[in-house]
Amino acid sequence: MSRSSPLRSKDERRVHAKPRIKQERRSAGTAADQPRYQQIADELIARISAGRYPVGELLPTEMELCKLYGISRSTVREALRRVRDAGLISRRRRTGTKVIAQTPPVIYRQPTNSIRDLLQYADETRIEILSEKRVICDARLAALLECREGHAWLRLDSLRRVPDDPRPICMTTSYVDAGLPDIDKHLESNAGPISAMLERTYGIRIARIEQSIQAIRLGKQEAKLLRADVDSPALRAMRRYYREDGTLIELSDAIHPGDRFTYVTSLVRE
Amino acid sequence: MSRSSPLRSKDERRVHAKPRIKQERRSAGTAADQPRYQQIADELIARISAGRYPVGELLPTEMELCKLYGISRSTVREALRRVRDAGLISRRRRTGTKVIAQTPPVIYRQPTNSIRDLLQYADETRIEILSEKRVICDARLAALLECREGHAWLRLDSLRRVPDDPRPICMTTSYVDAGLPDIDKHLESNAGPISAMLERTYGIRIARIEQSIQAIRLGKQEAKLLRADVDSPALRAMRRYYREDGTLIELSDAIHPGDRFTYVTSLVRE
DNA sequence: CCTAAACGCTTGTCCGGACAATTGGCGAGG
DNA sequence: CCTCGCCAATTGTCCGGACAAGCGTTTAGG
Repeated sequence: MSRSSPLRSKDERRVHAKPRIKQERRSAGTAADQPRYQQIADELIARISAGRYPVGELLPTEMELCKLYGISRSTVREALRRVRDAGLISRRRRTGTKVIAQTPPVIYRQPTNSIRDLLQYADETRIEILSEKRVICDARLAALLECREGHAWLRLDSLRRVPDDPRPICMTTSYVDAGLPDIDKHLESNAGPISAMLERTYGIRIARIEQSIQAIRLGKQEAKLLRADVDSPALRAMRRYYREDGTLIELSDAIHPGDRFTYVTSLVRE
Repeated sequence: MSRSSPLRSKDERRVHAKPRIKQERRSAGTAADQPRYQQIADELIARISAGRYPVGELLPTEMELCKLYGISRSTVREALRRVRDAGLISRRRRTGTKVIAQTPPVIYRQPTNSIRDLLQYADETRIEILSEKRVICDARLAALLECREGHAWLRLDSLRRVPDDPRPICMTTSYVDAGLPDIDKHLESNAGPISAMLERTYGIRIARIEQSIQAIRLGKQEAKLLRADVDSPALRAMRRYYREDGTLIELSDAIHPGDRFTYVTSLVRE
C-alpha cells in the first residue's frame, strides 16, 4: 500500500463518488456495502490488529490518510473516531494519533440501570430499622471507612424482609457520612437504597462502587437476628460508595443467609 | 425561545465566530468554555430532562435547530450525536429525532478487560486437572446445561492453587460442549480460563456471561479435596458462558473456601 | 376500494475550506 | 548550559453545500 492514490480531480469529486466506489467494491467481491468511513475504519483496525501499525507508534496524520485513500478530511476523521471509540488509538493535537492497543479491549458491561439492580432487592422487600446512631471513628472504624480518626458517621442497622416470611433475607449495617445536613431525618423517611436517596436528596453523584463478597459463618447474634442456624453459611456483601473525588460517602455491610439469597450478575460484551 | 434568531450574515460567519460567542457567554456569567456543539447538546439534554421535549415526541429537525441556534448543520449533528450517545434520543431518516428517555440511564460499567478479571485468578495460580471425561446429559444435567437430553459434554474437574500453599483456593467443575473438534486435547494443554481458550482456538465469541454466587456449606468430599473443614462456609460461583445466538457453550461451577477467597467487583459510572 | 408509483421530508454521507487550540521542537538570548 | 518565546505541525471546531438513502404520504391507476 505504498502507492499513493492521487486525489480525485475536481470534476470527479463534484458528483458524489460513493456509488461508483460501492460498485467497484461489489464487483471486486469485497462486498463492502458500508459507508466509506466505516471501510477506512475497518481497514485501520485490521492493520493495527495485524501489527502493521504497532502499539506505541503513530498512525499517519489526517492529511496523509486523506491522500492515501483519496478522501476528505471529514471522512478520515469519522473513520478515526470509530477506531478511537473501539479503544485502539488516542489522539492529541500536534502529537498525532497514537496506537494504544492492538485489539479492541474486551469489555463486559454490567447492565445495571440502577443501584437497585446491584442490590438485587425486589421492589416488594421492606426494610426494618433496628437502630440508628451517631458514631465517632476510632482507629479500626477509621480504617474501614477510609477516613481519619474522629470523623463522625451515622450507623444504621436494619433488616430486610420479603412479605409473608418472618425470616429476614438480610441484615445490614450501613455507615453514612454524618456531615450531610439532616441526614438522620432523611434516613428514617427513606425506603429504598440509601445511595439512591443520597443522589436524590443531596445531588451527590456516586461515581464508583466497590463490592466485595465473601462466604462467612453466622455468629450467634447474627443467627438470632436472621432466624438462621448458628454456624450456618452466609454471604457477606460489603459495598463502598465513592464520590467523584474518591471520598467514601457510604458503606454498607450486608449479611445474607446462604439458603435465602443468591447473587446474580449478567455481563454483556460490548 | 420562540424567537428564531436569524442566520448570521456571510461576513460574520467568514471570521470564525466561536471566540465572539465565548466572550458573550463569559460576560453573561454562563461561563461555558466549551465547544458550541457541546453547549447545544447540554441544552437539549437539559430540556429533555425538564420535560420540555417529552419522551415519545420528536425533537425539532436538524434544519430547525440550525435556524434556532444560528449554527450550521454539522454542529447540530455533532450535538445530536452527543445526545444520542447519552441514550436520550433515537434518530431515523424521514421520521426525525425521537426522545426515548428523559434522563440518561445510569450505567455502571464493570471494567473487565478480560475474563481473567472476572475469575479473579492471579496470574501465578496453577491449575491441576483431576479428571476429564465425556458425559451424556440425563434430564437433570440437561436442565443445568440448558440443552436437550442426550447431548454430549466434556466434564472437567480441577483444583486451583497458589504457589507455596498446599491448600487449593478452589475446586471447579467445568462443562464444555463436546461437539468442538479436538476439544479434549485443547483442554489438556490449556493453562488459563477455558473461555479464553475457546475464543482463541475456535473463534467463538462469548457474548454474555451469567454468574450466580451463593454461600454454601462444604460437604465431606469437597472439604477433603479443598483441605478445609467439613461444614465450613464456602463461596460457590456458577458461571454460564453464552454465544451470540444464546446457546450455552461452557459452564463452570467453582467452590472456594470462605476463608481463602473474596470476590471483588468495581463498578464505575459511565 | 385497493395497489403501486411518485413525491418530498429527514437523516446519512461526503466534500472542501477556514481558523482555533495545543504542543513539541527550535532558536535566540541570558 | 539553561530558559523562554516563537514557529510549525497536528488535531479540534465550524461552516456551507451537495447528493444519497430511507421512508411516510400522496396520488395515479386499476
